[in-house]
Amino acid sequence: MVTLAEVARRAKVTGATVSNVLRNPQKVKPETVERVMAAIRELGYRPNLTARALAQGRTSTLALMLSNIANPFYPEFVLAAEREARKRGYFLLVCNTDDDPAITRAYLDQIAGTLAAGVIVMNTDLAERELVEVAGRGAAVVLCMWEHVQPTRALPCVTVDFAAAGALAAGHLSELGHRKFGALVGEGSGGPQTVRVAGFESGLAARGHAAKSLVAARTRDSIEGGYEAAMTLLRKHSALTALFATNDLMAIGAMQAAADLGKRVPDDLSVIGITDIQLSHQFRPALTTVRFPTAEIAARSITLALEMVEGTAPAQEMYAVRGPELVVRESTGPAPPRRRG
Amino acid sequence: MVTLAEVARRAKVTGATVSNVLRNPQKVKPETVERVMAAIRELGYRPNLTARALAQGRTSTLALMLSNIANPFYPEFVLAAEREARKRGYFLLVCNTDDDPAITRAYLDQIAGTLAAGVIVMNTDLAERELVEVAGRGAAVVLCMWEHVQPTRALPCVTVDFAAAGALAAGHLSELGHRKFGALVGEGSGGPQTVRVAGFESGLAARGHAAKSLVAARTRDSIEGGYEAAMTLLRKHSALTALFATNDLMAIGAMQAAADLGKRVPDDLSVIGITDIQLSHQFRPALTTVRFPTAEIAARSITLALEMVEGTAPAQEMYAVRGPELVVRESTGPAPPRRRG
DNA sequence: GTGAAAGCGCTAACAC
DNA sequence: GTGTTAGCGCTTTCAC
Repeated sequence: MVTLAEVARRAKVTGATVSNVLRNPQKVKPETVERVMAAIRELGYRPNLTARALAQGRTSTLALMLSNIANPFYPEFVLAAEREARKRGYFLLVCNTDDDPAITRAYLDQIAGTLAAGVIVMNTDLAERELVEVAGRGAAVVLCMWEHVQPTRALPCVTVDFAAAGALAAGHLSELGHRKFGALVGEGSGGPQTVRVAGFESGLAARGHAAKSLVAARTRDSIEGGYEAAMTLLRKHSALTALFATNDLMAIGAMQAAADLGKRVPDDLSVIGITDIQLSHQFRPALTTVRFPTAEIAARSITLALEMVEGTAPAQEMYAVRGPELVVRESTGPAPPRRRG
Repeated sequence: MVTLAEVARRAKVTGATVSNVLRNPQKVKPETVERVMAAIRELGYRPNLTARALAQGRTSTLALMLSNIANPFYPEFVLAAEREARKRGYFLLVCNTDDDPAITRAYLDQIAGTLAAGVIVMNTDLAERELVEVAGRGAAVVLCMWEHVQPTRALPCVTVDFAAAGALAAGHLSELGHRKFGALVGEGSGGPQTVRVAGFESGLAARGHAAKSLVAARTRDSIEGGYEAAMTLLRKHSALTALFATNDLMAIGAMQAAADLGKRVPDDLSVIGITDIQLSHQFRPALTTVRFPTAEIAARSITLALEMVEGTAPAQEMYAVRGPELVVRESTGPAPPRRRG
């Protein structure tokens, strides 16, 4: 491995100068820069980032803690996060926690403040208190997409307006003339997605729907979970004409359940989700959903972490990005004519 | 930040002993171990992995270079890779290259041998020669899933039998009585997936099908690509009763094309893919496909890289994992009765 | 069984 | 402008 010292020797300067050529070239005489660059080229020198990190007291690595990257939301997030990090000269460590606090803790213990200058923590089952402690160890900690976020929290948080997303879905369904609604409430990492449902309920209320026009079911936040919950709901409540899922995966499962029950989407049943993962427009019928600005959230989380790492930490505690927006596709339509009952 | 020196001071030993307690406890007197552990606990000491890496001359980080993590194959791969790495005390850097050689090169230049002890390179457009050079800089380089792999190559490679996968698909379709086949050949990272098609062709030939019973079309390896290519093929060749896609994404696109053309799958048209990504069993009709042992490939890549990093590099140059296997689901069925023509 | 000392490759004052 | 000098926090011989 070629070291800075060897470059220095060859260019007949000291290490300090080589270092300067690389980091503050304007401080070095042009001809020296030239000579050093030549030596670097000839020797094929590459700075050792580990050594640099140790000397600077700061690494160029960020960690992203998420529950399970196989959940289709995360790859889209990671893609955007990694691009933003790379753009700023940082690298991204991806850490799956499997929603296991022990794994989360082990990761945090090992890398926060040593291998990783900053950590972005997506929904997790860890107590916030523990994360505050991690932050105390010298790592920039930013929370991301925590649904049950308190404005008083000690850690900065990048988030979206989950309630508004639910309300948007309610508005859309209501406008289409639906009267009986089913809600599929996901239990994901970070607990049940109740804020979205609350938003949906208040959206319904705002449009004059009675509370009993809504029936809800809790389920796992997955295609399978959505399928099962929709099956149960649809069988039990034949008057339902619209299903709201707190996440796209469940909505997709719900559409499959509808198909298996011989209900056509959207003719007999409208289905709407939240997030707008890629899958949503790839499925048939294409899913109507409330889009989260995923890439923007990811990029914002990275920049926020870096601002903290690099000491230009902004004052605010919570960062909402562009709000959610309705994306109408094929899975929602006018409420079917009422059957006489 | 609590350092090893502070722990040493508190435990009234030297740094060397603290280090030994952490790494070779058997070399230290039990009561000393006890005392040191107590100090560590009281101080909340965590070893600085950056410093350790510099001192040891080896990091505990591996890098995974892939074209784009939003492609559904990769998250499944990354999940398994990260778990294996974590199990062995390593961390995983995820690097998107976007199939851009410049990005790939930049990543490699920066991290190979410094931040990352090893690099797993999935299909890439980089010349192998460049990778060999990277390996020369002291990083363990392992190739993974390269379809056009030569047995003489200089770098170890973890791969599957792509040709066998194609042949398996051919056998299945042939047994179902199909006579006219269409092939959707993907152009992904790493070039066109021609080995799979070659395998498909020879599988067909082995069962006595004439070469002209197959029509092929090149397309992007994506749902959209598969959709378009299938549209073209199905419109042009009305006698086709079976479609083979070199990847599941295209197969899914093909099923959508079939639906839009009013063809029922599998009654009018059978569709088979390769890989068995999660989506394949989630889609309706569920896709028949040839499964790659994705998690196993990922784990093997990691262990191979670590064997090299840790100096126990095995002799072989190429590592095939368990072979591909046929997974029959809903998208394939008996060839429809021949229309008179 | 424990300590002293050198050094991993780099950065950052500060001196010249 | 460039060099000198101390480290960064840890590991690792090698004495004792």
